[in-house]
Amino acid sequence: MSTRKSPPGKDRHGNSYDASCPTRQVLDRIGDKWTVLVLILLVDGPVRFNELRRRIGGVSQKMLSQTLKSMERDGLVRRHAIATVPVTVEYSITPLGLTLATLMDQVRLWAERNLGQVIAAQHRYDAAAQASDRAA
Amino acid sequence: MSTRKSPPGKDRHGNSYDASCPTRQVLDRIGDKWTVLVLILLVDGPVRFNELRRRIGGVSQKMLSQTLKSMERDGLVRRHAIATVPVTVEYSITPLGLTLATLMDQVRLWAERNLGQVIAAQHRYDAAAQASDRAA
DNA sequence: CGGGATCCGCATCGATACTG
DNA sequence: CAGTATCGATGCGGATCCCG
Repeated sequence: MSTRKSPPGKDRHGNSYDASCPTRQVLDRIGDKWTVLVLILLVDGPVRFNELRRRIGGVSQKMLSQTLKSMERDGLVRRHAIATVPVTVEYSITPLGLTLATLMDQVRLWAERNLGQVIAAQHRYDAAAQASDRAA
Repeated sequence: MSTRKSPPGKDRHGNSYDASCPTRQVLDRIGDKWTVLVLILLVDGPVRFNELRRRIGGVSQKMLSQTLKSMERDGLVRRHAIATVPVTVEYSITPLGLTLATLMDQVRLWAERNLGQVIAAQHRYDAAAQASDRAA
């Protein structure tokens, strides 16, 4: 997006971001704790519910269920219920979800490359804060 | 995100996800309700606190303050306090923050292009849900 | 003007139990 | 196996007051 004066295409974020702005609506969804992780996992192919649970550590079945339901509602994933003896349910990514997953994968790459800088900045910040505390 | 202290020793149910996963750590930050919006606004140049508040509708001063503080801690923005008669404080984006802002701006573009599809999917989903309710 | 401190409602999330 | 239902704890985020 370059610097302040040369926006790419239709850059109109000089105005206020009211709640109705699309950015915020999408941000509220991917801001969710699990949505992005599910999205990235499903890129490689359909995954069953409990396998999803295993691959994403630390998610409760309730949260995963909720997450998948809203993702399905938003058209990001598709649900396939197979009537086997113990019910089998597979989740797969939709074309729309795939475009978003591609974006979020870049965020993942950014994270891997720059997390070190973030951590370093934190250490510097905390050290400076402690110094002020001693001064006071 | 906030100033999450992250109690890492607390792993009651055994298999918690790996906190060392960079994706998750960054996601927790941008998952924050305001961070991304502030980031994108600051791309155009330094902005003062209250102007930031006006440009971003619906943010309380507490949340904006908290957000800016963690962003500063993470090295995404820089704070400039100018000792004028009523204190003036400007926030500007850092090079690191700019790289992340570039990414998030693409998310913003995705939102503007695809929000319609998401809304449409929701309508379809809700309509189908109502149909099942009538069947039952 | 910028922002820290405090109180508190309300949404979120985890754990548990139950259904199909 | 794949959920739903309910309860309870946690803590985000808003409102208000106050200080530099």
